[in-house]
Parts: sequence; C-alpha cells; structure tokens
Amino acid sequence: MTDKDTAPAPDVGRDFIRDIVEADLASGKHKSIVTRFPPEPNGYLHIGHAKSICLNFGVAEEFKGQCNLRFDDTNPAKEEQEFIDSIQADVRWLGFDWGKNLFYASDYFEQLYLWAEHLIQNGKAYVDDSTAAELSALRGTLTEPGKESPYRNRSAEENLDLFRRMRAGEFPNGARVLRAKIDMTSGNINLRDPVMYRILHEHHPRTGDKWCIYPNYDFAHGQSDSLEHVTHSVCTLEFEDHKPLYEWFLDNLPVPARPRQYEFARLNIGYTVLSKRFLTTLVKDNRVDGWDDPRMPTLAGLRRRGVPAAALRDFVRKVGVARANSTVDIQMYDHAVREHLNKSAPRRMGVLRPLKVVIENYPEGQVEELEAINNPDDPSAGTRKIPFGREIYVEQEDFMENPPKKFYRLSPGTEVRLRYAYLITCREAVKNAAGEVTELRCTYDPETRGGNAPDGRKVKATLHWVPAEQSLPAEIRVYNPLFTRPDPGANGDLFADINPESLEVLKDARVEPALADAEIGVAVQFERQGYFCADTDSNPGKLIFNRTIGLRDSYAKA
RNA sequence: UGGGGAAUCGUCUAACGGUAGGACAGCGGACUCUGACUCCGCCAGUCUAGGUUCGAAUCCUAGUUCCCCAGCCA
Repeated sequence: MTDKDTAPAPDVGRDFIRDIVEADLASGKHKSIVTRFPPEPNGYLHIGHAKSICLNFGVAEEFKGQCNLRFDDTNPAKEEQEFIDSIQADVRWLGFDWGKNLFYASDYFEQLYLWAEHLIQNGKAYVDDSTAAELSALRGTLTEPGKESPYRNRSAEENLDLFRRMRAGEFPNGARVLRAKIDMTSGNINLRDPVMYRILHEHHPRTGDKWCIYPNYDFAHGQSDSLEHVTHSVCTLEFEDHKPLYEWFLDNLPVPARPRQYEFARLNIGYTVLSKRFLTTLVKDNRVDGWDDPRMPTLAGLRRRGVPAAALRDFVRKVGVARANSTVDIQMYDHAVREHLNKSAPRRMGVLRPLKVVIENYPEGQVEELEAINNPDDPSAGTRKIPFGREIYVEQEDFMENPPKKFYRLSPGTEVRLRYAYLITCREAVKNAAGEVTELRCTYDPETRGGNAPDGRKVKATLHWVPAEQSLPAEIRVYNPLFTRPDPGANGDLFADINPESLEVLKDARVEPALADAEIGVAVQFERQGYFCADTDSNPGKLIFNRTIGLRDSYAKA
C-alpha cells in the first residue's frame, strides 16, 4: 500500500491519533489498521460518543481499515437489550457501518475465563474472600500504599478450586473476587491487585443465566481488543491510568495480538452535561420525557429535534481531537447545525404567537394564491402557493404600539411587507378591556402583489404571516438549554442548575397549509424564526413541531 | 505528602528549531422580499522565570495552575 492509498483526504482534520496511525502504516508496523467503538449498553449514546464514533470509524475509513462495534457488556446489573438496540440505531443514523464486525465482550467470556485460570496456575491471580469494605481498607489511599490481603498467598490449587466453585455458583454475590497479584505498593492504584472477576447472580441480555461470575472492564477490554486484532484502541483520558494494567494482562497471557491504547480528551460542551450517569437519572426521575426527549444531548434526542447527522459529524470534526481537557462553546455546535440546515431546509411560514390582522380594504371573501420560493439558495427546490385573504396572522412581537427607534416592523402608521404578498400599512390597534392588543386593522396596496411596489418605494421590514382561515393550528415546542449556567454542577449541585424553562410549549401557533404533511424529524425553516421539524408525537389531527434551533437574531441581541 | 496527564486569541484547534494560522464568538461595514444567509474588515494568544540557539510555542532547568485515579462501574 502506498501513501496515496492510505493518506486521508487533505481537507479532513488532522490530529495526533491520525498522525500515529499514518506513521504506523508508513513504518510497516501495521499493514492495515483495526479500531473499535466499545460502548457499554447501559444507556443511550450522546454527542460525546459521537466524537468517539467519528474518530474510530472515521480513522478506519480514511486509512482503509476496519472499525468494529463491540459492546462492552460485562456488567449485566446495568445493561439492557434496549440499549444494545438503540446504540446500533444511533451509530447507523450517524452515518457509520460496522459491516459484519459486530461483537460483544460476552462473546469472549469462555476465553477470558480460561485466561483467568491461566493466571491462577501461574501464581498471578488469587481468590480473595475479603468483603468490599475490607478490600477498600487494604487498598490504601492515594498517598499511602496498600496492604496485602491475608488470602494473597493461597496455593494455585486452592485458588483454582475456589474460582471454579465461584463459576459453579456456590457462593453468593460479593462473597469472593478473583484478583490479579501485582503490587499492593504501586503508586498506580489500578495495579494494587485489581479485581478481575466478581460474583454477580444476574441475568445477562446475551448469555442469559450461563454465568454468575463476570469479568470487569480491565480484565475484558484489552483481551477483547487483542482477540479482534484491534491495532489502535482509542479511549478517553481517564483510562490512561489503566494502561499499565491493560498491558500487564496482555504481557501475562498468551494473547493472539498486541493492541496499543491511545487516549484523547472527551468532549465537553457549555450548558450541557455529557454524563451517562446523570442522563440516566434525568430519565429515571422523569425530569425529561425519556432518552429521546429533544432537550437531551443524546443522539436520539437530537435526531428527534431535527438535527441532521451530517451537522453532528461536522461539529465533531471542527472541534478536533487532542489530549487537553476542554469545553467547547455551545455556539460552535449551534453554528454547525445552522450551517447544515440553512443549506438543506425548505422555507415555510409559521406564526408562533399569532396576532390577527384585518386588511380593511381587501375584498371580503376573496382568496388568492401567492407564490412562495421554497429555498432562495436552491432554485431546484421550486415554489409553492400560499392562500391569502382579508384576515391573516402575524407574529405578536412584530407589532409595537410605541416602538423604539430601530424597530422596523409594524406600529401605527408604518408600512411593511408581508413576505411574498403585499405591502400593508397599520391603521389601528384594537385592544381588549385589559388594554392588550388583540387585533390590527391595516390596509394593503393592491399594486404591490408579490411584495414589490411599482413606484419603487422601499420598506425596512418583511414579515412572515399565515392566512387566518387556511392556516393550520399547531403546537410548537421551543427548547432552551437544559442548564442555566455554562458550567453546570460547578457549585456542587447539578440538579440545582437545571433550567426550569428548558421547554416552552406554544399551543396556539398557526402554520401554512404546506406544513400539513411535514415529514417527522426533518427540519424546515420557518422564515425569520428558525428551524422546526414535526415531532414523533405529531399527526395530521394534531400538528406538533419541535424547534431544532432558532435563527441568529441580531435585533434581539441589540 | 503517591501515581498519571495537560497548559497557544474569550472558546476550540494548528505549528513537529525558521513569518504563531484557522474555526466559533465578539465588534464594525456591505448586501438583502428572512434584522437570516452571504461578503468585507477589525479585535485577540504561546502559564511563569531562567537557560541553550543566529533563531524557541517547540529543546533544557525550576516553578505555577488545572484535570484524572482510592467501584466487586465502564
């Protein structure tokens, strides 16, 4: 293979992982590479996983290697089939394909068990009868070395007998563990005789009740990598301390291949939390409406909200891969989403908070069809017709009775354009007993059909609108950040920082008729408002839209 | 007082002893039938102190700050 065959496209982001892979290929250390994405099926994937997925699958793709999807299913107490299924759906949605390379750590349980016996026979592992508390006390602290367990020097025969009886189910949960015999005085706590197996009388989603002892991460991960001939085992920074242990097992076992572990910094984003533990709590406590709640940073949530997979891939590419902890500005994510949606989303009109407008000089009962462009940047997207009549709705915030100087929209006496329709002039604001504006009386200029004045006069504002009669009622769900601060939990209480206004439901919105058959999950732009998609709860009898993201609004900012 | 990492514009990220560059954000302007988009311009950085070198973000020394590790989680 030449450099030309293996070098990634020049426009793709480079990083230290890709540098290593490229060097390993160039030096002949590897003829081809194998990576893997190893999720634990104990929750849904979130945008942090997207970084890992794009990295592992992306590198494999760029260097013509292979990327396995391997479930790290070594803890049946937490893992479920639902998560195995959702993870596969999410990885596919993100745009990656593992082909035939779908594996489970549980596929290797028998081999791992045999390797455990191998270590026992070589005097490198022992069964410990200590309780969890005793183990913890013996482990020492960060600054003090640990102490050897009284069970540490059992004979290989006794250890083997005990371990086999553990497997046979003779002991209850927690009664004993199998530990590697390494070094209780190591500065690296992971080397202080780490646990390899624990007794867990649990039903496993894949192996059922076949096992009642399960290997833990450290005893499963490296060997699984080896069995799959993974060349580059890429994980996050917190596993760096585990690398010496990862290598100790590979060094002391007759494994078929020698993978190398490399670590990168996990993704953090302002105003959000990417912790499966926390997201699980949100779901279990019903603080959100499930894993795919559009407020969740899960791939399922983002998908339901209308975020295109390509935008996520692009976001992750722009963020880059490095070894320094960092927190990406949420606006970088917003930018990636808007950038994609601006190109792809058809334009429509929807009024979130309707204000009725009566066009006094427009003939009663008359309806005409006005032509609207579906995407100004893409002529091939075509046009559509929007009915127009004497009564329409505009956005409440597009009218002010006493406007400040830079307010270009409607106020008594001002003229504005209705997008693709006419120029109208506000004549009067009708109020209710409480003094609230309930209706606008306007006049239109019949000469301005389509939106242009024959005399060439200009108006500063173009407003979106919908016809009163033919528009459709819709519920619109507007999402705000799940947290009120960029660094949630920094004051010690994550829950205290949850944004009570993360969901805003607008029940009286009106949308143009073309939105009747909006495809679920596919965002369109409501002009001047943002991007919206039909929610999974939406149906022809009750339209429900999620706001994917708002448009930038330099007026609101000022 | 143990072990392991990391420090570059406000944020994310390049640089591999040779002009500190890009993206996001911000600010200013142009354009506009979306106060969107697009375009143009501006702002702004090598943790500190020494040293090596013609030349240091990069190499050396000493500090400082931040992150991770004491699950029978991953």
